[in-house]
Amino acid sequence: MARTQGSHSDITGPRVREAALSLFARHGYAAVSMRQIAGAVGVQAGALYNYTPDKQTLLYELMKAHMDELLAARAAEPVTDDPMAALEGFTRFHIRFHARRPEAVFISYMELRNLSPENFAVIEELRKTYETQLQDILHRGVAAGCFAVTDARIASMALIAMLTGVNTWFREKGRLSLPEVEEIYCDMVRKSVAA
Amino acid sequence: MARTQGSHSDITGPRVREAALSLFARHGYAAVSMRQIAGAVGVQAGALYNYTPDKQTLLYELMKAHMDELLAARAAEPVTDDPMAALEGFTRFHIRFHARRPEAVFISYMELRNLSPENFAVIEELRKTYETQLQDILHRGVAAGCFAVTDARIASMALIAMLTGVNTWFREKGRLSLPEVEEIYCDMVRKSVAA
DNA sequence: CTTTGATTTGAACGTATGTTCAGATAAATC
DNA sequence: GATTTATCTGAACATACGTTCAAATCAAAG
Repeated sequence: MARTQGSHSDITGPRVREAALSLFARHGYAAVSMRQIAGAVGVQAGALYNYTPDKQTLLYELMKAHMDELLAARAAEPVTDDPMAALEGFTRFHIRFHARRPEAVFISYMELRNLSPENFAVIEELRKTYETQLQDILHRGVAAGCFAVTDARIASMALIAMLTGVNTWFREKGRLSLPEVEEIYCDMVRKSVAA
Repeated sequence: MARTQGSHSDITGPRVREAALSLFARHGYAAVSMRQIAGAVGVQAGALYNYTPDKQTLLYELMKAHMDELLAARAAEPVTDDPMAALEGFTRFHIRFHARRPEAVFISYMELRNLSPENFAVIEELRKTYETQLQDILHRGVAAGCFAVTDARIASMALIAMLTGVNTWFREKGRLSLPEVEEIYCDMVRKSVAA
């Protein structure tokens, strides 16, 4: 058993994923060739197939990893009984998590149609799992009488669209800092569902 | 000068654009070939070049037409002095206009990165023109004291993201009718910026 | 230093791409 | 019915694609 320590595989593997993430985000899955990815890594196209069975799986695994991270990070957040505090927590978490991974976020909802049906089903279920968490908060708030939403499912979709939209304009060194952005959105989110 | 009346050009031209719109929306610009578009029209690939100089221009013209329609339809809407009424008008207009053209809407913000830089600049300016209209309404509401938003630009981006998000789930024959959807979103929009 | 085996190259595979264009087709005009 | 000309075909162009694989490379183990 040779080459187990400091093997190139440990280095090239992540670099392939990083390059694919960056290129897919910038140009789109269909517009990026395996040779471009290989070029970004500094390797020939054939070498990529030591790290992925095919291009489709490479895309899928980027999305899957992103969704897994999202759910894991969310699960690590503190829980609150108070619906309004929980809503604020969700809002801040969502903005913070997504603002820090613009490329993965971009890919994860721009390239859904380029997934094979089986792969799409997996990602879609993870997405639904996440969205249900916001929906549950809204339900609890309605039951407690502090939220006034006629349809928690629609309201959760509306809020998530609004929050994810931050990524279309937010830039690390822009006019507003992330905490400032969080504050603005928290305010709007809170008011939009308040009783 | 022959073939000016009932020419095939009058029929094939629109059909090319329809087929391209539908295919680009379903599979993405980069993933659709000129031969696929031609096949959907029932013509050979070469014939497409009677209707567009190239694939890129075909995409651009679909987007351009969509943005022109959007601005024209918006300009035809009644104007109101009252900021809250104007906000409600914008909300209803946006949802209604976009829900009726899911394919054009999808393309117009999924395929921006596939536009040439010059074409992108044109579309982007039209988009900004539209967004500024909502921003102006918010500014007026703040000045009048009926809106409480700390940053009208951010708030307008947040609202537009929320409203455009309707297209990700709304289906003509779904659980909710369009007027019901309008009502829910109007409610949230109003509350989110209210003083 | 030799062996081992993970890693990479570089060429090749069949297929698909956007675009061009000479020639065929057919509809409107005279 | 002859002429004109917009429209379309079908083949061709050069180039690019995802993927495969025998052979070369090279770092670690013995």
